[in-house]
Amino acid sequence: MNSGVDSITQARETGTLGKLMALLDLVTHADAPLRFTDILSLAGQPRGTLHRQLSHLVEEGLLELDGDGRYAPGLRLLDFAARSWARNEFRLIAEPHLADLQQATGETVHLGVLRGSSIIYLDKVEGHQPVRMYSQIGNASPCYCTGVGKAALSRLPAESLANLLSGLSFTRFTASTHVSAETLLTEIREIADLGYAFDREEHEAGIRCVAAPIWSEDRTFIGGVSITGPAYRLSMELLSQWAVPVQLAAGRIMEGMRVRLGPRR
Amino acid sequence: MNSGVDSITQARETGTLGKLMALLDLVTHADAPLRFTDILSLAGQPRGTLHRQLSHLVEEGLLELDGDGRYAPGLRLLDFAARSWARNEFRLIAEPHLADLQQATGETVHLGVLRGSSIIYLDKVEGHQPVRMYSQIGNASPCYCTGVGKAALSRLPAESLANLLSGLSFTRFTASTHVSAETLLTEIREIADLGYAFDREEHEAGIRCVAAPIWSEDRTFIGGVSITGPAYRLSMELLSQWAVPVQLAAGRIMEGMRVRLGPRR
DNA sequence: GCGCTTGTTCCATTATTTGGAACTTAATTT
DNA sequence: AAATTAAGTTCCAAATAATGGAACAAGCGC
Repeated sequence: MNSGVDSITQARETGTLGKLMALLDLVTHADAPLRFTDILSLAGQPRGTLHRQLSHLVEEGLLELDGDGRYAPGLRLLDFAARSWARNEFRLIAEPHLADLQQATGETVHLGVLRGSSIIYLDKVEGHQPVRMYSQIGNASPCYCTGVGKAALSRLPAESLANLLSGLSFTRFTASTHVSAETLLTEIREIADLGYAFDREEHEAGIRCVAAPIWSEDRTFIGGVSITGPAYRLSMELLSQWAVPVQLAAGRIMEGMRVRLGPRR
Repeated sequence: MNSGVDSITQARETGTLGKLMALLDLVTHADAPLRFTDILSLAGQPRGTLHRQLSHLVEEGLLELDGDGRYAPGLRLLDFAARSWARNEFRLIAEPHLADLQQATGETVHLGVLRGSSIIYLDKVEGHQPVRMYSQIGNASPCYCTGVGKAALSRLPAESLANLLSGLSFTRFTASTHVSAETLLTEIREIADLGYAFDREEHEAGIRCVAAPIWSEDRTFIGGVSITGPAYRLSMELLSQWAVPVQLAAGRIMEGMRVRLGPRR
C-alpha cells in the first residue's frame, strides 16, 4: 500500500533535528506500529541512542507508544498540520477555482505542489458525499506517474529537471507507469509544449486525469490542478476537452497568486 | 481567532528536540507568517541560535521561508499528519459508529481525544456538503468548554483531574464559558453520574452539543463522541433525547477497542 | 529454573548547540 | 547620494546535549 514515495535520504545538514526527523519518517512511513526492535534494525543505531531518541519523540507527542510497546505516529502531528493547511496561501487562493472546476465537470479536482520529487496534495474537491479528505490531502505521491506531477515537471528549469530525473527511482504501479527517465523526459517535453498533462492510468489502474501546471515566475514554486476520475467515465476524448478548463483554472490561480504575493516573482 | 489553547509550556526533558518543537509551535500557532525579528522577540533567544534553529526547521520542511523573509508552517507537516490520521486505530474503530450516529440524528458528529488539557478532534462527519475536514480535524480545543472535553474529564481519575484542573487557565469564549475550576468541577461530577455532557454554547455562541465519554479501563486513553449543531435547531430538550444514542455509540466504540486492543487494558 | 530475546539505564567520550559579537546587506532618513 | 538604522547572517570558544558501549532489568518459551 505504500506509494513508493522517495522517503528518507537524510544526509541533511540539520544536526540532531535531521536525525530525529529521519526516525520519525521511518516510523510514520511504516504500514503498522513498530516495536522497538523493528526500529532498531531499520534505523541501524545503537540501542541506547535509539531509545533516547524515541523517548524524546514520544514525550513531544510526535510518536505514541502503546501498551504493547509499539510506536505509532502521534497526534501532535495533526495539530501542526491543521495549522499548516488552514493557513496555506496557495490553497486559500486556489480554493474557489477548484470548486468552480468541480462544478463545471462534476468530477474530482485536486490541487498539488511539487516538493522534492513528490507531489503533495493540498486540496481535493469532490462533488458528492462527505469527503474523507485526509485520505488524500497531505499525501505525497511520486511526480513521475501523476498528472499534477508531470505537469509540474514540465515547468521546471532544464537544469533542475535533469537533476531531479537523475535522482529518481521508478516504481511500476501499473502497466503504463513510466519506468525510465528517457520516456518520461520525452513526455514532459510534449507537456511543456501543450501546457497540460494526462495521467493514463499510470499510478492506479482505472484512474485517469488531466492536469495543468501552476508556477511562480522564478520557478521556486511549482504545482498543479487536475481533474480525476474513473477511466470508464472519462474517455481520453473527454479528458482532452477538459484540458482547456483545467488550464483556465490554473491560469486564474496563478493570477490570484500574482495579485496576492506581488508581481515581482 | 486563536482558540486560546494552552500551548507552549515547554520545560520538557527533551533536549534539543523540545526547544525546536516549542519554536515550531510558536510559528505554527501564529495567525500569519512571522518575520525573523518577530520570532526573535517572541522566542527570546539569541539571534545566532534562533537563526540556526529556523534554518534547520526550514531545511527539514517543517517550516517554509517565503521570498519576503517570512516563516510559515511547512508542508512536510501535512505528510506526517496524513499518515498519523490514516493509521489512527481509535479513529478507524470509531468511523462506522460515527456515521451511524450522523445518520440517526442528521447533525454533525465529532470524535475527539484528550491530550494534556486539550481535546484534539480526530474525525468529523457531516450530513451534507463537501466537508472541509482540516478545518476541524486536528484542531486542538480547550477541554473545559467543549462537550467532548467535559465528558472526557469526567472519566479521569480524581488525582489526574485535580492536577489538570490546577494547571488550567481559563479563557472566556462566551457568556456561559466556565472560568473557574470550582464550577467546572461541580459540573464534571454531575457528568460523571449522568454519563453524558452538554456544551451549552460555552465555546461558541449559538453552538450546542451532547457528548459521551470513551475510555480505556486503565484510563490512559480518554476521549469522546459528540453531536453538535446550531442552538436554534437543537433545543436542550432535543439534545437530552440524544444523550442515549450518543452514549450507545460511545459504548460500541469502546467495545470495538476492547476487541481490537485486547481486554486487559 | 535456564537461556534467550527485548527493553532500559548509566556514564565517559564525542559532537552539537549555544550566545555574544562582528559582519553583511537592505531599507529608511536626511 | 550619503548617513543612519534596522534586518539578517556568519563565526567561534565555552557550555550543553547526544552518542554508543556495556551493564542491568524484565519477559517469554521451554
